[in-house]
Amino acid sequence: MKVVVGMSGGVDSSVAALLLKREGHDVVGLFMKNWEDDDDDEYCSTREDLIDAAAAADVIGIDLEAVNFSAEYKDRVFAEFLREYSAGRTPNPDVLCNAEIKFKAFLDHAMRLGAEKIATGHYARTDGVRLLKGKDGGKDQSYFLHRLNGEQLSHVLFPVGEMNKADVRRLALEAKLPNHAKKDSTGICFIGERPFREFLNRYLPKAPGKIIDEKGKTVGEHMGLAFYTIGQRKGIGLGGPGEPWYVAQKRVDSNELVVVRGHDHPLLLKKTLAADAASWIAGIAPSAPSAHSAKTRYRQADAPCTLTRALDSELKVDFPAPQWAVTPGQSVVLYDGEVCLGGGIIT
RNA sequence: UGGGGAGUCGCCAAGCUGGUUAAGGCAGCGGAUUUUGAUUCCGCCAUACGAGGGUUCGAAUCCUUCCUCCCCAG
Repeated sequence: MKVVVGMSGGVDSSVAALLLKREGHDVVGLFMKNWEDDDDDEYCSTREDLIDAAAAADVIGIDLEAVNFSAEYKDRVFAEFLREYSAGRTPNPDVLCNAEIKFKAFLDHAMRLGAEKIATGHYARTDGVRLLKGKDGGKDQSYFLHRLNGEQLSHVLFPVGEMNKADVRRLALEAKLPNHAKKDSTGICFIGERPFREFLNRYLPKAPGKIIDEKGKTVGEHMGLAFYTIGQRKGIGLGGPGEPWYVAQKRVDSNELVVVRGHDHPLLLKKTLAADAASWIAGIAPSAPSAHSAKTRYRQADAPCTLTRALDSELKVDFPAPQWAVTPGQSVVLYDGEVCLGGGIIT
């Protein structure tokens, strides 16, 4: 079967391609360049990633092509990213990127190339209908994929989803893939890791305002609500005696940042949340109320919860144990054991 | 002006019955973890203790003068 593998230049996607090739499939690698930047360093790293992907493809014995979805990325992901930050929320661009680019623009493109399936290096599993967590619990990336649906999943393969990261690297080493020891990439997908505030400030203006404590007392000045997120400790610039300060609320109307002292301050703990833009992998919302588990952010341990309201567009969740720094804009993702049900954007 | 108290890293704050490497927390900086942003973790961060004298083998710790701040008197 013809499979188009999205290759980033990293080990995971390279091993994914390797596994598919070994299974005898007709494999083609596709490198995506989705971010145009004036930044020289970034230009170089994208260039290096392409070189790494090409080198891996060469060893595997497959062709590698490149595509550029920069326009789509900018329109469907980055514009929304900026809108959300401007509105005082903290978006997760990679969740959108998967739904709009990797498993839409890229998927469509691969289909036009005659592929039966596409594959990526995500640590997740699918039976073509459901989305399951990756076998390596420490690397599971189903959180980022929760906005996919059955139709998309029916065209997707996650070859490394059955493996542990250590085994992926070992396999890469045995296969002599040149990137077997390449460091895992971090930062916004396709944009990369960079000084975040500086990056954001290239697109959003500073908008200084008051930093206040929970009693309303002014304790400092912030540079603009968009440059902070709930639960943030570093970069607030508030010292003094006592416990560290954490961002607890962003009041967009008054342009005030509310901070509290101490990691376990009540204002940082929530036992309930609401979310909109719900997306269900099965296409329909689970019946509610119902018991599940949920993550409020990536790599967080699953927390038992009750889905108290589940519609096509919105959902509400109650947690028996308070959740720390539940952040508007981030995704709440629901699970039944290994099965990812979908989720929504926290409001 | 008289009486009392205090001046240690940007902010708090140990140490102040003299011994030496000047605790710790907050902030800050660097790194690890991490396909978001955070969190978390690790490391770094005062040759210097308001200033000048003095006592002593040795002082942030004792004495003294000055400066500054606070409180109480006026």
